[in-house]
Amino acid sequence: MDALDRQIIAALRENGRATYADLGRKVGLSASAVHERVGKLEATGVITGYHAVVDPSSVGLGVTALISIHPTDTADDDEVAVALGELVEVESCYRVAGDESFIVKVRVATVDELERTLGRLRRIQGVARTRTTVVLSTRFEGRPNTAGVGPDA
Amino acid sequence: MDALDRQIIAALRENGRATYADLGRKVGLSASAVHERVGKLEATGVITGYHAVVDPSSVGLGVTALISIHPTDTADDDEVAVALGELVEVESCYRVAGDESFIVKVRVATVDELERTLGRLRRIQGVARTRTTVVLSTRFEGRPNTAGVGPDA
DNA sequence: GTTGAAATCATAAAGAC
DNA sequence: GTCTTTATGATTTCAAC
Repeated sequence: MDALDRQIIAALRENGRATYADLGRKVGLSASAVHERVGKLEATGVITGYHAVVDPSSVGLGVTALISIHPTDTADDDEVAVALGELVEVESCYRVAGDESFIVKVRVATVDELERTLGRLRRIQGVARTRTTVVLSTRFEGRPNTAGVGPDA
Repeated sequence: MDALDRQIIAALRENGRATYADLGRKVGLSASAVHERVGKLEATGVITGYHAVVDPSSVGLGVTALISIHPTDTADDDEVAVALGELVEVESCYRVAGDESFIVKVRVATVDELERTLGRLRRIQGVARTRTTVVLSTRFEGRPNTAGVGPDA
């Protein structure tokens, strides 16, 4: 992982569909060289995937909420995590330090559906209590943090 | 936006580097047709971008935290949001309902840097108090929610 | 929507630094 | 080892239909 790799990574975080030729022009390498570098970054798990980002409301998911999940005394965190993973509306799942055991981000169509999702969450074995914070607006999300991937890092 | 568009969107959320030819084979259209559809989805703001997902630790960002930001009585939320956006370590920023005004996700290299980030956050005009929850592990993150984009939606 | 054609790109093999 | 060049097939992209 050298400065060139970091430049390539930064470019692919900006535009995940950039062609190898594009990337090569940007960093001053041939497309082949970039291709090989990206392949290695993928193989070593540095780049884990490429995803299109979709406007949630456009696909009928206008309600976002952040939910703290408090465990029961006897909760098995791994089991809870698996159960959380089975709910498609749970988009992200973080195991955290503190009172709660997990914080999850859910996206649903309506507050009605949010209510149903909360019901499903509470029915999971090991979940004692949830605390829901409704997102009013997303200022930005998943923004590339260039602190670690800049060309001069 | 028809079922074909939704299938294409779902496929691009799975693999943002899928070729138009691939997508065409998957949904039963020519590459040209897919190309045109995707162009329209981009132009209308349904698809907002494509991003490589990078393993945070691999780029020296091993510490993730979720931070609640409590406003002062006279806080201007828009100004606070702008100030939050200026910190590169703030990866996501949600305006929320409830006691706090924002919840942000930050990624930094070390807990030392987290401490410095908290200092920067507290120094923002309009920020009264922060509450930090450290992420121990990310079970999954930004997972495609197929509820709204499935072929049979 | 499709097909067809030209430009561009991906990809692997070859050899040069 | 990494890069460039080279070469071929696939893909993109824009016509015209």
